[in-house]
Amino acid sequence: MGRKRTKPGKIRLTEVAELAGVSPITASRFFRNPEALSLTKRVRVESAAKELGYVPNLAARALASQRTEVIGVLIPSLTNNVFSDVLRGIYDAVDGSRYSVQLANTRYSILQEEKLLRLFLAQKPAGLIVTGIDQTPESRSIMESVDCPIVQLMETGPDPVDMMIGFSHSDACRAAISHLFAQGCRRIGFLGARMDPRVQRRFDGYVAIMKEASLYDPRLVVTTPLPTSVTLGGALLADLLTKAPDTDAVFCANDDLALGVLFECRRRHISVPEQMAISGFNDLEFMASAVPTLTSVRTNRYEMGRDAATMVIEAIEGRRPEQRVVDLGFTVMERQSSMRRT
Amino acid sequence: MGRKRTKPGKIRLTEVAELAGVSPITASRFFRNPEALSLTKRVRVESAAKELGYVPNLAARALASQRTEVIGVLIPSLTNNVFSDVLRGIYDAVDGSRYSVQLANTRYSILQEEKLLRLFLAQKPAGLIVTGIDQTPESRSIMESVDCPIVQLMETGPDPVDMMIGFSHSDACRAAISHLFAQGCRRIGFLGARMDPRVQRRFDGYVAIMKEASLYDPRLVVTTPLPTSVTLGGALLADLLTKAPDTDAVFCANDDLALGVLFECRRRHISVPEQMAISGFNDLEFMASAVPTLTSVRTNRYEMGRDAATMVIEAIEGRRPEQRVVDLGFTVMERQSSMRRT
DNA sequence: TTGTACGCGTTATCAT
DNA sequence: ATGATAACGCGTACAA
Repeated sequence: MGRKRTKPGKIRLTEVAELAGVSPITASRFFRNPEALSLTKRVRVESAAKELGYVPNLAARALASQRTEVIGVLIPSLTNNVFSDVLRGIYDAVDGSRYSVQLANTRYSILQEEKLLRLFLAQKPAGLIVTGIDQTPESRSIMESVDCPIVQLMETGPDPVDMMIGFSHSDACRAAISHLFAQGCRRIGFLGARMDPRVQRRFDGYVAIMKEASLYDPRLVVTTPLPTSVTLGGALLADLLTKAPDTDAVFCANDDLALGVLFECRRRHISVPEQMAISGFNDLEFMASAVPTLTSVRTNRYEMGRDAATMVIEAIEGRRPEQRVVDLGFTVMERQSSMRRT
Repeated sequence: MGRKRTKPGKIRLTEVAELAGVSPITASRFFRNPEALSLTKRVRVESAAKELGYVPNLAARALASQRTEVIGVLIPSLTNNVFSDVLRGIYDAVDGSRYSVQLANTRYSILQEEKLLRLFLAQKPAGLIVTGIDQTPESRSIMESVDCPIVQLMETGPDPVDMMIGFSHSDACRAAISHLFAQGCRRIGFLGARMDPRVQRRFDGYVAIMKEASLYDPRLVVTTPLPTSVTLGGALLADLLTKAPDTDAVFCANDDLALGVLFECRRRHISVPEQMAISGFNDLEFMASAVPTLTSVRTNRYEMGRDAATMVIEAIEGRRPEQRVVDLGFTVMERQSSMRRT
């Protein structure tokens, strides 16, 4: 036999409907589409709900409707400042809406990403935001076979699964190197940590432009799979100077490294920018405040997150953005650390 | 009339049970408590599930069981490095378990926190992690009347709602000031941003110890409700030096400010630590890498998050920790920026 | 605009 | 150890 589970204190849609003197489905409609009710009933349901302190049961809603109001977000890291800005953008856009965020951390593993993707999709999210464009083939086909809006975040590229928002990391790096060229730098080192796909593409940009200028030299490159840190920046510079003592500038694939390089230069009494020009990447807040101020490439992280979430929400609600691929660009912030001629 | 909704491709518990030749409830038990099945059935259900690629429907599970496997986390900020470390700890602890995290951002507002709390609890989370001990009275009574485990995070204090993990911000600040005293500093400034409850308690510690030493002077205090940043650190130091030009040390309520102070000192050709000793708070990674290296108070942020999540999970599963209140302590990391006598 | 009838996929209860 | 039955709270489909 079954059971009796109904606790007396429970406030369900039924209770609200009863107090309002309408049928449960009318009360249900009130919460999803108030416009569909006559003014009288709308008011009655509203006050009944408030009086009883009704809160909808999301599980029941999800089960009955076969969908949720959850936007799944897959990011590679929680620690990286870059992603905290992106996340802030996402939450800012989502918080004002009816949707909520379900966050998962892939830890820079596309296999983990694939696993999480399956998990997410099994719960029928309303939308999905994933990082980057380097999913596994399986992930791709999963994503393609799914009917919710998906935004790929952080970079632009060919073949969007659905929508895409970001910028060209390769071009952004090239722009920074161009700036260093313009300052008279020739022996420009590349320092990279973690070497995730986006850092890799910055590196590709570096290699391309250096080769075009016939200035490429593998000794100028120092990279590591280790996660980035300020301390690591110093260590990488030390390596670089061992391999190529005549280096006259460094492009750091992110700002932590750049700050570490600045400190290491101080330690070694290398003057910045005279003996060593420095450019970072991302333009974290401290870059403009350092002494000397540090050149970097500003990326629109907050906007990326915010707009990604907005695009997903719009698409969920049937208003697909006219542009499937949005390039938010970048700006080379030229500061003292790279200004040799003024 | 009703409807026919059952899509042919759907893999539900029923399909798994059918293939395994057992009843749905037996299959259900397999996923929740495999031990309860006979070996034969266990194997049959397992392979059936794998063969069909079964993924449980969490909405149905939540609806039927009247509970979820979600741990709600309320934090004041996504941007602050402090919280990204805490979050990393939480996710690390939760990811290996059956539970998942539902994150919400209170934006340093206890009213927002109260609102989110209501929202969360309506969905019957398995556990809850909240930041700090300064909830509204309403929040407190909501939390007290709830039957899931709750951990208050980031600081210790009297009257835990349930469990608590953190450290004494007041003592931590006092320890830093003591260290500065020991270095011969007397005119020690306090720089604070945001002034959330934890920064406020650091300030309380500062005031107390300065008064005990008869060294307290309101001109030495510069605070602002603005969010912290490196740039702000420089600005606050400028203010401080206007009010109290004879300042010989600054305690910065967080490390961003300390870095900004360091840069501002360089700009003004104030030598650190000779003319100005500096201490930060939190011991972010860059502190040990700066030139000079920057003194700070190390706090165990990752561990706080990880242990909070672990405590919640243990409590959910009936193994309540013997200690309801865990003090993770702190360490004053004495570095060059404050070492006047060596 | 409102209501009727039923099903969403799972687990609790009770019985064997 | 296993199963039959009902219930969880809501939304869809259709009818009026």
